[in-house]
Amino acid sequence: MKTNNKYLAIYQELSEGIKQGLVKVNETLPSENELAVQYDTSRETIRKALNLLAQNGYIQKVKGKGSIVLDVTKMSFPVSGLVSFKELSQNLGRTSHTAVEKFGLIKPGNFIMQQLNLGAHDEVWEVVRSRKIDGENIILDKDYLNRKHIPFLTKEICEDSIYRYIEEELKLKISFAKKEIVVEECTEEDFNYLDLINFQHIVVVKNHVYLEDTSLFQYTESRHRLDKFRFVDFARRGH
Amino acid sequence: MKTNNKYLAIYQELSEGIKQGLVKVNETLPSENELAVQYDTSRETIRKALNLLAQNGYIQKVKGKGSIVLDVTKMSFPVSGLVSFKELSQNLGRTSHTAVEKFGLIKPGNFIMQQLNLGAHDEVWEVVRSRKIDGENIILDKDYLNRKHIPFLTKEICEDSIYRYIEEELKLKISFAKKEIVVEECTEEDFNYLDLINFQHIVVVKNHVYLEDTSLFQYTESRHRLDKFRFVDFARRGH
DNA sequence: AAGTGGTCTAGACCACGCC
DNA sequence: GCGTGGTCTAGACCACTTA
Repeated sequence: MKTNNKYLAIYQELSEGIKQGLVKVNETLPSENELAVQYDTSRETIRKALNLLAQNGYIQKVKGKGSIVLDVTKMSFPVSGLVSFKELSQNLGRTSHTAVEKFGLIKPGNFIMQQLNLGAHDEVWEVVRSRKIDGENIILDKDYLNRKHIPFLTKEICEDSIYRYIEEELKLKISFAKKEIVVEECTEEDFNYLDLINFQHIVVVKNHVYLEDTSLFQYTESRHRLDKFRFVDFARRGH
Repeated sequence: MKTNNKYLAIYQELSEGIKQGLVKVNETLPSENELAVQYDTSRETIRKALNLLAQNGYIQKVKGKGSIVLDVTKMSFPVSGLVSFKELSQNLGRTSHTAVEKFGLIKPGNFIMQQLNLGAHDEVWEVVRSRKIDGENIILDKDYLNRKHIPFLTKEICEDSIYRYIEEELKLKISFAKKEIVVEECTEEDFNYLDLINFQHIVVVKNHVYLEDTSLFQYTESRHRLDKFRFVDFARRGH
């Protein structure tokens, strides 16, 4: 990670300190003026860093008092934000394994054409992967990627991490996603590839993923066994 | 809404314009310098407003190009962020009704004591409400509020909106929440108060809600019938 | 009264897209 | 080269908490 950004560097240093418990929960950080001196920068730059901390649940800023450190230990991050399975499983440190169940270039059906705003002659990569955690197949990821943006793809890449390939090799910038979580009835496919025990329903996380230039390049369904699904989030009220 | 804030006023004006389609999707907003002149303010203030728009999925900023307007029409907001049922149902314009099934001051059991970090002599308000939408009881909200922060409460307030009472009458500022979404097996209580048809599982949204001074004052479980649950979110990648 | 965070300003330089 | 957004600065005034 190369950053020429002072405020990002400060954010990372402070957030690391909080995660590692160097600052005690419910105590305040040094004041903005003190931090500006410590980091040899202006107050506005410090404030950018602190605002990032506040957005991500590390601190609560209180006028007249200071920036109070929040308890961040409870916040494991299973599905929140926009991270790939590989990043997730690394964070959690679980034994996990990915199997590519389907891989190929297809003419999309109506549903996928609609999800990706495709024309009649567009092609998409279809990738279906099952995720095994602690010995059980629990997650089925179905990815559809517009060939316009991803001209080349291999099974090997899918076994590793598609996002890593897209960002590091293709140098495309993944920017944002619209996420939807719903519960659906299990399909044949779910039964085939997952260890479903007796569950009749499955949690589906649907993602429309966009690049930096706002073009839609991927539609994903991440299908999770009911009992293993967990989503955590930090939410601020208002604006 | 009284705001002495220029940047908030600008944010609201621009977001209204986008929601109402006054600016076309995929076109750019006026440049930051132009907006600074239009609103008779500095560029940094404009940038604060635009950053809010970007965070909330209204625009995508692209260096060298401008601020591209995103398609915001698909984003209905069922459970996202931190909003009360009353605010939600008003937004969605559905016919809905709230019934208070349980109401009282209790000595909390172990589970609630843990969730709210309570001592042996603390008391909490327990409120259980069912939510009827389009003729079916679909959501069961179980609220536990620390009496330290909410000394007085009535059944009538719960039939209207607890949050409205807390914010407008008590003038407390609800600041942030840690949210968790999981699926659990239905309980007796779920069967009693909800129209569950044949479902054996239920989606549970657990919230720990904090005030501005970082004190935890409420634990809530919002229990949704599987087929009626939907959560949408807008997520940006990285930092 | 002193210290805190919240807002706002007017300017500067940079990296990037486009013509 | 010009216009765009991204970062940074040094200063100002305000609202709020605490002593």
